Amino acid sequence: MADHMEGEGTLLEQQPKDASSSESKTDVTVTEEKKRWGDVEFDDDKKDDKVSDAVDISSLKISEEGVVDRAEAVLKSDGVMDAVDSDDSNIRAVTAGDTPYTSAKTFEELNLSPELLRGLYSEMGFEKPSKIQAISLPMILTPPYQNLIAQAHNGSGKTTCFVLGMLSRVDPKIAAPQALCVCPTRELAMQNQEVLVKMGKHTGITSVCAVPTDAGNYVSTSRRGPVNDQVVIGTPGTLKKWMSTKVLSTRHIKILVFDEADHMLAQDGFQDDSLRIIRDIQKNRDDCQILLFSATYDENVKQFTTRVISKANQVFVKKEDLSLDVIKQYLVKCPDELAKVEVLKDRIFPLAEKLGQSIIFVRTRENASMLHSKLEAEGYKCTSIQGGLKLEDRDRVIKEFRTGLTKILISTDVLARGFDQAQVTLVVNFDLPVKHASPDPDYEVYLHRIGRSGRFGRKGAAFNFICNDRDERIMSKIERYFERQVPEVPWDSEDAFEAVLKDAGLA
DNA sequence: AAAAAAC
Repeated sequence: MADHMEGEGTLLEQQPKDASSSESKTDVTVTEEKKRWGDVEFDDDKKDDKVSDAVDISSLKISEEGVVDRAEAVLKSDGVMDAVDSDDSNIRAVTAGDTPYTSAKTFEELNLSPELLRGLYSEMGFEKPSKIQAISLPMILTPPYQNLIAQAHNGSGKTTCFVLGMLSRVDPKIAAPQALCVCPTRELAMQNQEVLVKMGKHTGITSVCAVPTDAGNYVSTSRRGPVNDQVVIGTPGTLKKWMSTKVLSTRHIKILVFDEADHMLAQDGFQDDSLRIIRDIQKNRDDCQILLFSATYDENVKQFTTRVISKANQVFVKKEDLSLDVIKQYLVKCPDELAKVEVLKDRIFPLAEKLGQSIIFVRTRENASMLHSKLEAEGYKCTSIQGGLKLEDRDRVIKEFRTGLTKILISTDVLARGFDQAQVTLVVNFDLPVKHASPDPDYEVYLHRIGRSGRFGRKGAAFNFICNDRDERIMSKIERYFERQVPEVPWDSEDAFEAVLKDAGLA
């Protein structure tokens, strides 16, 4: 096993066992060295554009044996690790400093407190670290507490990484916020806090969720005393508000986490808010450890984050390896926009009933509520969620879905990222994800959406509805980008849908 | 012509 991550340009030897484990993805062209992972462009015209990056991991190559070849000058002072094990595909780590890290086979190796270990085993039911946890936890927990930019597959346990990081770096005896986690949506912030509460049950560490509250539960910032919980998890607006009104002191913050970090640092995401939070904290202490976690980092964001987050250890996954093959993807050509509803009713719903839970993604708030009322009017039981709903309605819809009361949830991209519900087996892209004001697909959102199924190794299926040339172009771009062929299911064949279910291992 | 977010 490639267990060591050593400094000073030491490269790790892959044992034969590791090399052979790439069999789980034989359809992936790992051996095509000409394709540099992480490139946004499919072709390699741009190959020479960014060769001079300080920590350009992409200049590493994987040879046929799965061995990491020595990169030219780039990694002279960096440690490299290429981890491949039964988990699945390659995760690639590059360290920024001289600190050697050893990947953690067990949670015991991490010097966690007994209380925290107890939380991991008895509350969370974990046995051993997943791959991303094995690699990133030593990086997070070993002094001098370097920054980290981490990428790992959807549903692979990223939340555990940063929650564990926060819990073990925080001192429960100090009644002041020491860890801060910034999330893109209210739902995700609340979900993350629930994980933290559960995992930290025996630690005595307390936390608070900094998210908007509905009028009924509203506490004005002027009346709210300063936060004295050790961990704060929230969304940018509320966090900024709390910080500016001194409700949240940043003086003791020593670990700052961005969940869905690519979105939090993207220009058309929360870049401004995030940078302000970073600067605000660094004003007080420049040794605050910053952790970035996401399943996706497009090339722009990757460039930006590596520039903005200094001296960061990096853990990345090739984009071709990112598409989870446990989630079977299909496309359904619908004759027209109206037929999409029929396909949903006649083909998807009968399956969905037997299969657990489903999420139907649409592009706009309006589409969400229109589709919802249309289906409801015809007697189908489903709910919908989007950012325009009242907070209490959002909470109720989520709760009903969490408890399994509702099986089918229509959603905008408010739930595209991070939402973790093990019972979700089916995702439908009723509208394909497209970038704003552009004919291009949003590859990242696509991956995040379908990743709502197949959580932690479970099986899942995703149906993409296509009803015009534009959709076809978008879909084929997605196929090329992730190097996956997405087979068609004929919309008018009930048998075909049944067969597909079997194929996906869900029948 | 977007979603999200205490705008």
